[in-house]
Amino acid sequence: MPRRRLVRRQQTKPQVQAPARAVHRVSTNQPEPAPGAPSADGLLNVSWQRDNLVIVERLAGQIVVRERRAEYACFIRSDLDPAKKRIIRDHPAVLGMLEEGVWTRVLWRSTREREDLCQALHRDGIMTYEGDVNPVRRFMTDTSMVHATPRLAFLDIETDSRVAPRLAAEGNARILCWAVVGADGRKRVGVLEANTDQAERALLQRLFSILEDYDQVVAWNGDKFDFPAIQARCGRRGVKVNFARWLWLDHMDLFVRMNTGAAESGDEKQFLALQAIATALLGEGKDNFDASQTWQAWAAGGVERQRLVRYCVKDTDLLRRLEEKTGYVGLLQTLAETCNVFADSRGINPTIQAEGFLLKLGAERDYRFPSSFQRGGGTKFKGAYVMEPQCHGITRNVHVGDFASLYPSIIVTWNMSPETLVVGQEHDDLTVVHAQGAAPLEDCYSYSPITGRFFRTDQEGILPHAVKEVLRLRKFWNDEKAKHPPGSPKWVEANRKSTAYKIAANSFYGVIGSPMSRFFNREVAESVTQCGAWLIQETIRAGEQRSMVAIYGDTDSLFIAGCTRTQFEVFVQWCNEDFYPVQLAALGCKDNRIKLAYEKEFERIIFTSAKRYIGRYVHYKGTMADESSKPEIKGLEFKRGDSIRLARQVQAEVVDLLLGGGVLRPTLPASECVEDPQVFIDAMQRWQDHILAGELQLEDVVISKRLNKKLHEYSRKRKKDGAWAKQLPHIELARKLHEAGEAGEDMSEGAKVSYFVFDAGTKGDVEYRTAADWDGTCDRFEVWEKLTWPPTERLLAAAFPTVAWPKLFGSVRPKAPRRGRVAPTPPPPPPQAAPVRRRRLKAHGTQAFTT
DNA sequence: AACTTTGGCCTCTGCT
DNA sequence: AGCAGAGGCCAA
Repeated sequence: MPRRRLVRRQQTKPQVQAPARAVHRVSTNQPEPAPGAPSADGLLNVSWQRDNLVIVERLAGQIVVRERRAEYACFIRSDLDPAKKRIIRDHPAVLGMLEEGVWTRVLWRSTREREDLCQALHRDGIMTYEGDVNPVRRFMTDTSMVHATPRLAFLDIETDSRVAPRLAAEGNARILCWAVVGADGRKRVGVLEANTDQAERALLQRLFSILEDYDQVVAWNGDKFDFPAIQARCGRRGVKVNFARWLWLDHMDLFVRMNTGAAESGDEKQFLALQAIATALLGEGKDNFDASQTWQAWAAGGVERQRLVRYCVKDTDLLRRLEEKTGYVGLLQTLAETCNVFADSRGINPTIQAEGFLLKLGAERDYRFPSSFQRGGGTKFKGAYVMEPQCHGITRNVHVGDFASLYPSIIVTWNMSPETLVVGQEHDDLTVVHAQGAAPLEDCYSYSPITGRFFRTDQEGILPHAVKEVLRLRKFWNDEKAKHPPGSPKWVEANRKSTAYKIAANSFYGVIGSPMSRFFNREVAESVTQCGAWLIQETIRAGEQRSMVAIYGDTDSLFIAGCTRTQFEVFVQWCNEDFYPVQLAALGCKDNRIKLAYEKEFERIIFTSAKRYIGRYVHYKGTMADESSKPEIKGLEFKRGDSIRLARQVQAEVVDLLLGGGVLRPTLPASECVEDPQVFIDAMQRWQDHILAGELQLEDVVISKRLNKKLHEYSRKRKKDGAWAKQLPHIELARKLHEAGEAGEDMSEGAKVSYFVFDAGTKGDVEYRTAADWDGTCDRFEVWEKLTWPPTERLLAAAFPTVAWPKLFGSVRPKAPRRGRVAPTPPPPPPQAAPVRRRRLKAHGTQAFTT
């Protein structure tokens, strides 16, 4: 710890309270409290209110809230010209300066002055560091207090349904009841006794007296509804509550962030309503309570009111069960401790996490980051390499290699970091030297081939250091995990830590590439991605010299056909032991972490395009697939939340037939895979008949798309005739709904719009309707021709390229100009309709089913 | 109250 | 019919 000296400006400057600072050690193998044990003492939350920090701790089991002055600090180099230092010290906005070794901490009177004057100093050529850091972050970076494990509660409220949700979130609706469920399943409820302000006041007071037993409050969509509503009602009822006492966490945000990539099919992604998620993950049926009738239920009293409360409790308990199933809140807690942030909604954000982690690590190493005031607006940079699939039809025995943690490995291998990046004249000189022959570079520079950038290798960069630290911890917890029985509490905890560190490691590249982050550096980010592209391309080239055929690759993966399992194993080993070490050493890399792994083999694989394929495993990391193995499905409509359910179902059936089951039915032996197009033709005819004449539910045909912007931010063009051009259907519908008045649903940013195609009878004038306007009818021709058949056709065409699929099923709409909409009751089918309509494959298809 | 990245496929819309 | 732009969602 460097010695500090408080330099005060004459006698007039008040002495500055020096915050407790200590060297932080990233916790590794400290003994963990047994799961379920009482939470240890420590820090629970810190927030910034006016010029104070509100610090919430648990001490000897008691919650203690204290305040201290917020510190608006920046750093300058201690060896700065003393005259300039004196000018800073004497500035009226400066409260004091602290000498801390090579750095001098400057304490400003306000953030405003700190920002203005740091920028003024930059203009004068005096660099300042961390001058934009939020005082909470400053405190968290400088303190060594350990985090307490927050006691977790799930919360749900019901408000007066006569007020639109959007307005209720602003506090315009009375709260009728609340439910709090602890992580242990303990349930508590509060019900409004009478429709009076006094009763509501009592209801709120009781809520917060219950919440005293907890530190972290989790609610579904809490940030947009429950939390602001409660806060606003407390304000109106004069209930004084310090909200900074708790960590407020939006379960939905957390779920979306963590579950992306984990979802198996589009069913889990179509709606974010708790009921839909619970149905998909917990197999929970729909509650029959109508949430738009909360007021009526409450007002009716008696049994009806009890039903309302039961509904509220049940929803809240769903959150607890969701957490039991996913462990996402627990994972966030681990991640938060790792990154030195708090497990609230803000702490979900990777930028926040990376900032917490890197600032702390920097402080430990006596490294300070340059102040960064204006962010955003960075120019785009080149990303990953994606190969066009080089195969058609069904391809067999494809081996997949992938680079383990590619971007973190690159960062370490090349020692890539903003401060190791060579810039200016040195860069230009090195470029010239390199053009003449790279030998002199090997001593203290690494070279990034495609971007032509150099990185110093004589001192470890802060970014590689952070990555190494995280990967070391990940390995520690992976090893720890292996010591315990799978699924046991210790195994779960170790697994969670390992996952948290993996997430942290992968987020470093993201924050380097984000213009919104203080660590943004375009050249570094691009060098990371381009070294990845270089590695994969060099590997393909080397493989092809060994008679392997690269059929596909994306970012960090390589799909190889035309060789045996053993040949591929040998190739991977050669890459790791000979090829990469030699190549990377030639580029000046000192610490080679690049490793290709033989991940899996597909018994068969079918590509429809880049990023879209289905495959049946032979093995995964050496473990043979069995009847419980599901096929791999990437990118298809089956995986998308914005496809219609029918499209997902038809695709699922086709996948099952092609790959021998695994989606809708159990996996069968590979010999059960269907390779006769006629089977698919029959199946398609069945689906087509069903869609054109069978019974269709809203759930079969509804499309759900998110509004990613505020309604007025969507571009709206004029047609040549001056009239407004149509926007995309979901935007158009959302705007109409919004303009219709506040009775409508919430159409704010992030909302999902559910709609279906009602009538596409007249060309160019398709009528879409919102799900609420479903009357049992839709345009069945459109449902088949536009929404169901094309996704399936792409898959069939990929598997059987020689069959004329579009001709067989592409067009069903009658030529005559009539209304396309079909009545909900199907016309009686002609007797023996199926054989008559059955299509037969013509002779040209017979020899074409195999590749 | 704050924004991880790029690459890629696909749909809808209006225009030539 | 093909193009271009906006937009959404997914792969990595």
